[in-house]
Amino acid sequence: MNYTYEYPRPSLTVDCVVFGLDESNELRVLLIQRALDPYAGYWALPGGFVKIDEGLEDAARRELFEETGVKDVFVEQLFTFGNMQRDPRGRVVSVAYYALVNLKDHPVKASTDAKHADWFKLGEIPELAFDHKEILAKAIERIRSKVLYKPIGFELLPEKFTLSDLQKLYETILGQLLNRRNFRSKILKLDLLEELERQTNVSHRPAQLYKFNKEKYEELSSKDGEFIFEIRFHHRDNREEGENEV
Amino acid sequence: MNYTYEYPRPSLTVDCVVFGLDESNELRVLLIQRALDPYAGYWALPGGFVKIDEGLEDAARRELFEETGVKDVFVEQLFTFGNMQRDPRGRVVSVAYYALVNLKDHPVKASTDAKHADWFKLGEIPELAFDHKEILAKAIERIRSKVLYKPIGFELLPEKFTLSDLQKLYETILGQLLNRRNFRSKILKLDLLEELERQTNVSHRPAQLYKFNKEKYEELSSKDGEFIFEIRFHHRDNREEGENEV
DNA sequence: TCAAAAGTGTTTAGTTTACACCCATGC
DNA sequence: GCATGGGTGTAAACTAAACACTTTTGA
Repeated sequence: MNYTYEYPRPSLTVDCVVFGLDESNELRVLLIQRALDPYAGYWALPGGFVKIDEGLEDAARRELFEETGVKDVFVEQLFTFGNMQRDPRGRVVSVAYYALVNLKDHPVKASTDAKHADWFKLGEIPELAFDHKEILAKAIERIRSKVLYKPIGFELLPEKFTLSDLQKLYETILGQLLNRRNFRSKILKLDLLEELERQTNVSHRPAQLYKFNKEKYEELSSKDGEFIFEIRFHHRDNREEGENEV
Repeated sequence: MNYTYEYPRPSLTVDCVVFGLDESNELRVLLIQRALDPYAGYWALPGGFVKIDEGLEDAARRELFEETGVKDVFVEQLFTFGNMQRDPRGRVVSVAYYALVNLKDHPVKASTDAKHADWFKLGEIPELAFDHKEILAKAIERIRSKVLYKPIGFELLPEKFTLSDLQKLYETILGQLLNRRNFRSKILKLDLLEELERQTNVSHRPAQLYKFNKEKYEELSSKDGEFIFEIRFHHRDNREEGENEV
């Protein structure tokens, strides 16, 4: 069946930039290898055409699930890309989303029109299809700035985490080392972490496990317009401690 | 001429939320009164269909100019709205932009398919067509948060302005009164304002006029990744001064 | 000389930074 | 008993907040 319109219309797609944290606390992006032309064989962001009767975010979630098996994750709209030359098939406008997931909970399984799906370290991104490099760059920029004033980082961690996990996450996203004591006091002062049990079976002093109290955060930020989740570190402190003790 | 596609495609539009400052330093939004159905007679954000061979921001600027005569202004993408029911004509996805202008430089003149165009105070917005109320709300939220860490406020002022103008602008956008002395020192400490001449022909002590040094800001923020334009006021100070002496 | 807005400096409170050593566990 | 990462307190430096009176001009 065909569809006819009086004026030409661009195609509308969605693309997802999915970030995950790997075992060694490095940030990775979920890419799929395209099976079909254009750019067959190239790696690309998961995404695809928006159906006429589905919402934009719904389309992003659907494509993400179909192509990578990832579902039920934090997703937010990033930006809409509409350069004339971004797709060789013609005028294609793409609404990009970014997602944050705990990588361990989302083993990838490719399906549908994606040949493979895999998690890539940020430093090892292959050449990407379309303008996906640009979309990825925008997504990185976005999470870098957003993590400073919204508690989105917790989406990348498992439910239970240690303060060291959290600190490493911030160090990864911000690309700078942070002072441990100051990080801990800053985070704990927000009073948004719930203390759980301690770690077990680690060959060092077991760390306290915490859980982010999302309900409390939402209550505070909606009720009290003043409340700001602000994690900002003005001066960095690279050299770790334990140095010259005379 | 007709255009036929294998799959149905949504229409793609752009909408612009244009903010301006009026003589009494109140924030206003530029609306047009629709001449055509749907929502004929209703007030709406300026906007319209994206042409197949024009960029999204280009489309936003074109529609803005055609419908209101406003051009050459600061424009940034806001969000893309794609609810299924947002337009009675069918599936219409709209990429929204917001613009900041100095109202005095942009006397409105309606044309094309807009019956009228006018500047409305934020407190006196009429019922709007489509989901434009939602778009407007998102734009207000965006400028409120963005003004705290990007120097977008200057886009609303004339080239030359006084510190009082700037303070009133911040008070308007943030919806809170600020302490004059603290505001002045905070702003001047950034060292991004150029001192010009003084006011003339005012019936009080003439104020110093300033100009925002955009080049310097851009140089600092690109070269020195650390530099942050941050204007944040933690406690407000409502009662103005000059009170009980003795 | 009055009204109206501009301009200015200092003290206090709060926040952020910098910094070094002991603790608990598994192997 | 040693290697590994976890955990802690305080003083100094800085930044933000609070606050009242004098200045300049036109009318």
